[in-house]
Amino acid sequence: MRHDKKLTIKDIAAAAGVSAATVSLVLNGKGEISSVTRARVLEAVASLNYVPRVAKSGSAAAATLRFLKIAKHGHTVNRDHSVFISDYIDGMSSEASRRSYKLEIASFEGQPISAVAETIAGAPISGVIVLGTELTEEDIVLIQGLGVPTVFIDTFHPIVDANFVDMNNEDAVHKVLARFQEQGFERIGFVTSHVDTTNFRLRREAFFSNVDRLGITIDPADILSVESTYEGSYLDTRRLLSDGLKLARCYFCTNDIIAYGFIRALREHGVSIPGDVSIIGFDNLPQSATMNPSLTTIEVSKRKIGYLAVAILDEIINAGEPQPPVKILVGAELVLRDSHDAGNSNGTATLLRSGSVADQLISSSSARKA
Amino acid sequence: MRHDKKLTIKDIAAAAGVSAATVSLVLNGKGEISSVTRARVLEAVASLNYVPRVAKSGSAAAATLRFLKIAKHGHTVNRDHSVFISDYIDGMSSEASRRSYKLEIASFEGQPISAVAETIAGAPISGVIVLGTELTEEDIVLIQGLGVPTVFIDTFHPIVDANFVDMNNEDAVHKVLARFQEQGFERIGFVTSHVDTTNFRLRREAFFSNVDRLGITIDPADILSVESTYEGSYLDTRRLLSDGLKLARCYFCTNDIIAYGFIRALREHGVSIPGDVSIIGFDNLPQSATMNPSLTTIEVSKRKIGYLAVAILDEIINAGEPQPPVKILVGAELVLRDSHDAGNSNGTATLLRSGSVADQLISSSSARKA
DNA sequence: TGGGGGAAAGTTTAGTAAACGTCTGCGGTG
DNA sequence: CACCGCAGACGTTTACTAAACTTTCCCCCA
Repeated sequence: MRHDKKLTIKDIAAAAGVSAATVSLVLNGKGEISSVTRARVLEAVASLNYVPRVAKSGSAAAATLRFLKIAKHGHTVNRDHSVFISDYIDGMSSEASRRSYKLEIASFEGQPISAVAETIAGAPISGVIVLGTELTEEDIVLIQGLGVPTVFIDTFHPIVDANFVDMNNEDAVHKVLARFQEQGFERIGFVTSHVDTTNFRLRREAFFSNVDRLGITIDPADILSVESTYEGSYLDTRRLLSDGLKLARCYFCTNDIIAYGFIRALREHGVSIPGDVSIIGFDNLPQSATMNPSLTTIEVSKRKIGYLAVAILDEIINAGEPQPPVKILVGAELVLRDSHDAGNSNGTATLLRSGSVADQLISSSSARKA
Repeated sequence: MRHDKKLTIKDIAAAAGVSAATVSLVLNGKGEISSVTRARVLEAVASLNYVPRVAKSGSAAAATLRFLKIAKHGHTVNRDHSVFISDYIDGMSSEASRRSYKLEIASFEGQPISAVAETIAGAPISGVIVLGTELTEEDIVLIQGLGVPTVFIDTFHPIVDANFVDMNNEDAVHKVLARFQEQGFERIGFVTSHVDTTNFRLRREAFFSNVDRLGITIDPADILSVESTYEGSYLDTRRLLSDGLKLARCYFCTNDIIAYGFIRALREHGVSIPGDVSIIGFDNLPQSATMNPSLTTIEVSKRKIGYLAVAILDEIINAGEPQPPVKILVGAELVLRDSHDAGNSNGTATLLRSGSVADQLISSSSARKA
């Protein structure tokens, strides 16, 4: 069939054996069309080389959302954390397709934010979801200023006029410290990092605000700062130990990667985990379940974050008038494993330890329920 | 038509002149049915006294959400603020009906939370939205513990395992203080209240954290505490003035009601607003636009809060598995009016004042745009 | 009395008729 | 030749139904 023959949607409908309305619904991804019928229509379109009269702006049936995965320095947006990106994308993707959007992904590593911004302005997209882990407040203001509907995830600024979906660090750290406190640990430590990301800063602030809230006393010597990579955390901890660091009874580590390196150095130093030192991480990376000892850690639903980001972005896109900025905090859950026990700061009798294990199993059940 | 005559959906369909499938869609609130056809079907159902064979658990086509308006002490949940309740309800109602829910409202004044709780447990409702303005953290934990899908609005607790939708006090107060700072006011005051509501506390905390953030110095004598009613604020301010209070150049008032009383007392004391003292309130009550001088104030979209509460509640209700708690902060807007000018703390020449008025008109335009 | 099978009642899926909205082409006029 | 207006063609959307599917009830038999 020649291309100069003027084809209409009626010709496709006749060829596919359906109505014109059905062809329109298929081409626009609307209505409830069986996959058999849809395939038939698309085959007729392809074999007849049909070009619709109405020019489609993107030539795509569905509007497009773009996810910007930005690694400015790569300290936290890296392969160690790629499972996060995957979880975010899963949540975004399912909600995007539910709302008839296409989800594109664009990665940036080590590029200036201005370069990122250039790819957004004028692009045939309805909105963007930005991974803000390694972005500064200034970066966020710049991207927001482009006027494209935008939601930032994995970062949070209470007073920037932009939309955010992030984990609730305050709540998460509270669960950790409350847990240490319940277990009678009198000397609580914190392994942080000097890397400048908002979530690290929020987690540090959450540590101190929850220390106040729970009436915990912290020895400043128990606040350690290490490099945020596995190797850096390991080496920094080894150095601290060889400098004669006196260990606290338990440590909350800013994230799981840091916890892995920290644990490795402690164990090589002859420290028993969790017998001598209990450890709680943050992130629930897959390895945290399988390592030895398995790591007690904070789980945040990254899928939920991705899902909510798309939901909020859709509202912004479809709003008839300017919307007030919305900031969403998604709650966390403490996942109890072997790196953390119920021992207290003085040695325990075997019987008490045995009871503590039973308590731990019960607590594990209730923590998972929460 | 006798009730013992066995009626089926086919009889209703015949009476309404539609198919049985259409009757079913109407009764179950599904599909795309015109209001004319829906009315016809419902009329046939009513006039024929049709009772479906399948017993409906609630006997209602739509599931029900209940809004609990709780005034524990009435200091802020009162007639002065009934426009808020109305705005919340508008936002909830439109989203509830969009999602095929009925919205019920139940009011409680001066009753213990346990009495409120008793009305929820076992009630034929899918979920509740609770006005948490005057609730304590313990109240919230108690209600949340009932196991009914619940969202709290107009209050916020970062570490309570519950869902919240509230205004972003941090952002709002930042806008106020940034505005004072931009205008060169060197002596900034704050009118707060000793009434124990979470938003008042959050607003106080936000005041101090933004003072720090913006590098503002505050004289403790410029922090005033008054009663939270119009009359109480007026009388308390009069007392402070007769005690020889030295006024700051500008004051942020915790809410509009307090601002009204504060302004009245100042003016009776011969103080010119905004010439001698600029005032910014919080809430944008209707009267703030019409009073003399009209009040510069913070506007929060209560409709948006109501809307988001229903959206989140629907997700909780329909989730196949437990969801992490979600906390949402809705942004605010500074509405510039006559109670606040651009004057600085030293007297200004008429020419500069005239320029300041022009600046104010421009700023008003840009603030409204934000 | 209990269980199984079949029919009736009700629900859901997916397609279309018809109304609605947009675009293009043609004819008329200046 | 260019521009404007109108009518018809083309494509989209709304809302209803046919038919397939699911649930419930009733009757019959052991």
